[in-house]
Amino acid sequence: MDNSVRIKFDKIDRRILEILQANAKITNAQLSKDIGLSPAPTLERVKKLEQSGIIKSYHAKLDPEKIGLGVSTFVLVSLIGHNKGNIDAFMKEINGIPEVIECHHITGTGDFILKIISKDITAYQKLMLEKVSEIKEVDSMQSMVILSTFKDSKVLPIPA
Amino acid sequence: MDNSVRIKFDKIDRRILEILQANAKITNAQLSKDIGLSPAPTLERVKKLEQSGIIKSYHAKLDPEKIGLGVSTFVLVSLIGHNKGNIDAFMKEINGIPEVIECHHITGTGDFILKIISKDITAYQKLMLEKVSEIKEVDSMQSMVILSTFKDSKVLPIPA
DNA sequence: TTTTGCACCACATAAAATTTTGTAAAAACA
DNA sequence: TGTTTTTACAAAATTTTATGTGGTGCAAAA
Repeated sequence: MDNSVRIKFDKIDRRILEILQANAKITNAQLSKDIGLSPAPTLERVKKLEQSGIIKSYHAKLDPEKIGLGVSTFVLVSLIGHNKGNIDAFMKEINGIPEVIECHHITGTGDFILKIISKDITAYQKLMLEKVSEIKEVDSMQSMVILSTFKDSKVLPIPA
Repeated sequence: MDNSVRIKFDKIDRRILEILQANAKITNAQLSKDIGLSPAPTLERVKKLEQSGIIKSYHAKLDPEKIGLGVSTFVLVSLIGHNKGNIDAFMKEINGIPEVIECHHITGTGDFILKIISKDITAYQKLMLEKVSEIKEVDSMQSMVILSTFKDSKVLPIPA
């Protein structure tokens, strides 16, 4: 798999990455102007960044409210046991729930933090009662409802 | 601003949104095949979805580890006061810190939850000490370090 | 110094996006 | 219900963009 390879990239590549994170729909011609190269080598660099796995994918970002998704939450989850089998089983269940858009294993009080998005509070409650809390590995849960989102950047700060 | 308008979209639009969330780089020709329309009306629909603000933007997703970002955290932040002035001041500071990629106002114990990404634990500590905890509106903070990420979906579940 | 290998540019070609035009179906209206 | 208006669509033409090719300069290694 070679998943932890350090790939080298220079200042120009870094600039390409910054631009494509902020705006994936830029044309190669415009991108090449912005970074000060001609289109051909610009495209080469982008392809290399894709092939090396530095660029994983491209996504459209939607407005949750405009598609009828009014409630987002973070949920801290504790499992009944912390062995690999339990965690795997839990993850398998979580993967099958599209409303759970993130799942991270964390240090601290809980074991996992989930990000969940749903239509409204009613739908959220139903989801939690009928799906999440039904997972047998789940011990306790603590919800934090998002009142408003002030920052949601898709641009990672690339270290020098 | 007209920010909370309900825009109507049908089943075809919903499929377009699902596809573009998962893969923004699909060609219009391929997209039109997938949804069973010809290229022209397909493109029209995409443009309308963009103009209405349902599609907000397009982003490249990078591999954090491959660009040298090894530590991600969630941080619960409590402010010293909960009035609008304090919150605005806090938000202004947060917006100036690129390592803070998300900031949500939440219910529950804390006031805010941040998602922070940095090079390593040392860089994280430095960031927290010198930037975040220096914000004068901040009272207390509680960090949760992400050990591993099992799910990080860029596809929102669009309600029927 | 010569060679090798990149990284680049300019240009040609292929592919894709976008516009235009015309038509049919659906919705609004009298 | 019949008429008008609007909307959605396809096909084809046009414009824009991506992509491939060949050639040049420069830097590092022989």
